[in-house]
Amino acid sequence: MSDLLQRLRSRGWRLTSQRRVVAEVLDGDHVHLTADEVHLRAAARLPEISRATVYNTLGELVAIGEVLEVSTVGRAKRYDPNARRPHQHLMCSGCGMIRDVHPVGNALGDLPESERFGFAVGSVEITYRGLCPACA
Amino acid sequence: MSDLLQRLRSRGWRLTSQRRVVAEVLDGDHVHLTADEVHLRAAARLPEISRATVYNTLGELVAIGEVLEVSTVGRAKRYDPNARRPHQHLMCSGCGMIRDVHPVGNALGDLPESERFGFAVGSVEITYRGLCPACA
DNA sequence: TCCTACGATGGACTTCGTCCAAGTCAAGAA
DNA sequence: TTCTTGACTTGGACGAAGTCCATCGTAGGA
Repeated sequence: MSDLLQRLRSRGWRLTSQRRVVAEVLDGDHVHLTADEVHLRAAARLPEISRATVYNTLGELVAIGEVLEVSTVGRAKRYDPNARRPHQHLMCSGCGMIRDVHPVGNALGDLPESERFGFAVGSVEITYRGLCPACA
Repeated sequence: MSDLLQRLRSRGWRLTSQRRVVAEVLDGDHVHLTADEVHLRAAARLPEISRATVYNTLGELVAIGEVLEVSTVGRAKRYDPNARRPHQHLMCSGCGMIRDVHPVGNALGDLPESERFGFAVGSVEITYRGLCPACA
């Protein structure tokens, strides 16, 4: 994660304690926290940190591609720090838990030219849904 | 769409003017309206219809599988009446326009057992992203 | 050490959606 | 046809998630 801090610094980011804490909170695999959870965990280490700062920092991290936003139907956005290695998601329809997964095959190639409607298709996002062992 | 009304009646639904209007608004292909847009269009035909009723009706239609909720990163949910024929989505990163698409291949089968983490995987949702001709 | 522009703060505000008590009405019964 | 009843609708309050903004604080260069 100090890699991340280095990359941020080289982009001209000021390394404030708030940004450092947000980056630390997002460290790890299979991490898919909501903004509120990020705020909660960040506040445990830095009690004065504000919600606005967490939203700002997450938004900036998403903008520069260090973090992905995961869209979840009807729930708060989740933030996925594993942006540097391509992967897809498996989501529990019961509790909302998310795991990173790596399907085989080439989903982009599975979309025929005739189905592209003139779009310049650049990426594909796949979400598998089902019940996790705990919810089943 | 009168098919839909018949199916709803056979499920014991009362066919109120409000429900009829919501069903009419959702008629067609490549329709992906937000709840607010549904309300706007419904109100054009039935000015007294309330937001709560639109939300209720959409929720019920989703619950019985006649309409799909489409997750869009960050924006309001969209409702897709084309629930009876399986399809995926192609979304413009510029303007947010959505088209229904039909990829070849078997995305569900592309997820190896070792990547399922004990989940009972039931469905897969694929969103292709790119720029539409107008935005490119 | 000092300066200053970039970043943080917190509270108001917006958007999207849900809930509820009270009123209305579709459709079956007589 | 009229009656009855409980399912449906309404509008407004409420809540969660997210944005905006004026002001204050401070990282890091001079």
